[in-house]
Amino acid sequence: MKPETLGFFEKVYDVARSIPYGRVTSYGAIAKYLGATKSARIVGYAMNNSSGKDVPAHRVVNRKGLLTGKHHFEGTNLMQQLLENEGAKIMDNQIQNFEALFWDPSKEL
DNA sequence: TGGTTGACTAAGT
DNA sequence: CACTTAGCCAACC
Repeated sequence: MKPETLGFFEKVYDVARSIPYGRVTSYGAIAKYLGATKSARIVGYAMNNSSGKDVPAHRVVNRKGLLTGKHHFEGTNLMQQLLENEGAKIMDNQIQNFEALFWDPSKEL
């Protein structure tokens, strides 16, 4: 590997990459797993820089299951399309069966 | 060195 | 129940 940035971001990417297919998680859950529960914003900030990485950022949403970061994807509804492709039910930019698809790295990883 | 930013979250109104 | 305020912390300029 090439740990160029060796920072909080890399950790976030690593966890995000560990998200199973058809599952989603929240920024806060990732932050908590990294020991920075209150740094959920930093996780989102990291995802913003995840462009070009093989990080499934579409599987990461806010704690309400709302696709807050869909605007950062290429298409208008690309994020939603990807999630629906994995079996998620999305309505009004929000994952309906969010609780069922939720994946907590602190518990399942 | 210091101030701004942001794909968040919890609590208050 | 929907909007507002405040706290949080790492990266960037």
